[in-house]
Amino acid sequence: MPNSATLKTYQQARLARDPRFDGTFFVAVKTTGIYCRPICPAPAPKEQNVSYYPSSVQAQEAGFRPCLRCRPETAPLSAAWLGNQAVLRKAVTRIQAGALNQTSLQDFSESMGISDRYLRKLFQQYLGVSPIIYANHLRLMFAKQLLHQTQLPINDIAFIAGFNSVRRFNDSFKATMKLSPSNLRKKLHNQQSLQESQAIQLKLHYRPPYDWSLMQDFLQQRELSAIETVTDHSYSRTFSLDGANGFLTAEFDSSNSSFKVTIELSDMSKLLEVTHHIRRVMDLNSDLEVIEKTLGQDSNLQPLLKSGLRLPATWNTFEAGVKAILGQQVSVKAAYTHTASVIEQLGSDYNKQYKLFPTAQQIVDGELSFLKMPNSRKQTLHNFAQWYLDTNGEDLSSILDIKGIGPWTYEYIKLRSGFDSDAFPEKDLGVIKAMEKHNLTNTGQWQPWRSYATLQLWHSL
DNA sequence: ACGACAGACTT
DNA sequence: AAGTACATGAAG
Repeated sequence: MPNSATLKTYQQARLARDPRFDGTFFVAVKTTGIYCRPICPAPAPKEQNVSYYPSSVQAQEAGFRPCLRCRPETAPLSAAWLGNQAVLRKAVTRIQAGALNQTSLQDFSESMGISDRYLRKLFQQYLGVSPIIYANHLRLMFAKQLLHQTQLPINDIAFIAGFNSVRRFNDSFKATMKLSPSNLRKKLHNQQSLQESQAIQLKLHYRPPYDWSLMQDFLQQRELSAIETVTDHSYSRTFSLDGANGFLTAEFDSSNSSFKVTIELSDMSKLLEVTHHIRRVMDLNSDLEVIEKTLGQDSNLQPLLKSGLRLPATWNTFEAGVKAILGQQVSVKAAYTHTASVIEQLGSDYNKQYKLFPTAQQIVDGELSFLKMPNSRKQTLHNFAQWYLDTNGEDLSSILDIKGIGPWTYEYIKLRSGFDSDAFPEKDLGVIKAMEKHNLTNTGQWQPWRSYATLQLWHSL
């Protein structure tokens, strides 16, 4: 249960329907058995009938069902939900990507290098639910979102959401939602007219503030027209994931604190994982309120902070690595030229207009003579791609053993891949310049948000 | 670390 | 009348 200070914040937040708290806690109403997001448009229930839960799973586990108006399943994920423990964080991320959908808890734990008993214990201790319950909750929430926002057949939704039998899906769904999948769908008043394409459209919410113009600016400066397009209000790109290819468009919609995301995807079973990638690429999960508060405590940094500045991430670590290596020692402009030619020469076609970012295999096999850069750097690129093939990108710190990859590249990859909020390329030219210009010295106090501090520094120039 | 049990899961 | 889509009981 929240302490009294937190409780007070929660009370104020829900009465004000403050979107900055969306996803950080949930409001359960004892009299109706329903739980809501803090922003729910329904009349605010009396305080005496309300209890608070830090996550939707916990409200669910306490016997409440999700509200049909505010759609708790669309709330942004809370950072607290990743936990502090490194193992737990990794486990949660992998479960979000569907790691438990076809794998037993035993096998999964083994692949994490711990026992299933210990994993259960970690979950219970830090998150208050078991891994199975959590995985199931994710599946259900995603299924619910698909029922609401797409025209997909219910059977398909069961499998896309990660269930392995329709029977199980129906049962599990009804038990938590108190409504069968088709009944839920029938109940919808806002059933959109049939979409002509099979592309999926979803709304992905963030927690304000989100300064799209800063994000847009960053993306536009680095836009690679062969794989992506940046417009005033949207970002589109091709991607691939475990052999599936796709194309996404994310349109900024500040009135809903969300992005309208359109997804083309060759293998729909990857849809959930794709949405998590998009959340990371567009930095939809972070809690800027908290981050900006920490960074603002540095009185020298405080005046130059831009509120709502997000961390634009690459599709995956491999892409971040290629961009980092091609960006060594050169300007953003020159790095663009190198990356564009690598995509042009080695990437596969996605359609008539776009290509896919080259795979590690394509770079390993590729003849890199077209690149106008020192041979040693080409070799580094080759070795990096080989490392990625060998290790699948796990344990990033081992890339420091590759010749030509030093601390700058390592930190830059961490920063741009969007998995780490505390990357800090201290030898970066932009960072050094900004630190001198604004007389900044004590970087330690920016932890654990130095990735965001770096972005603020770059932007201050 | 162990065993009993509940309930998660598939057909 | 046959086919499609979904829900659910029973059993292991």
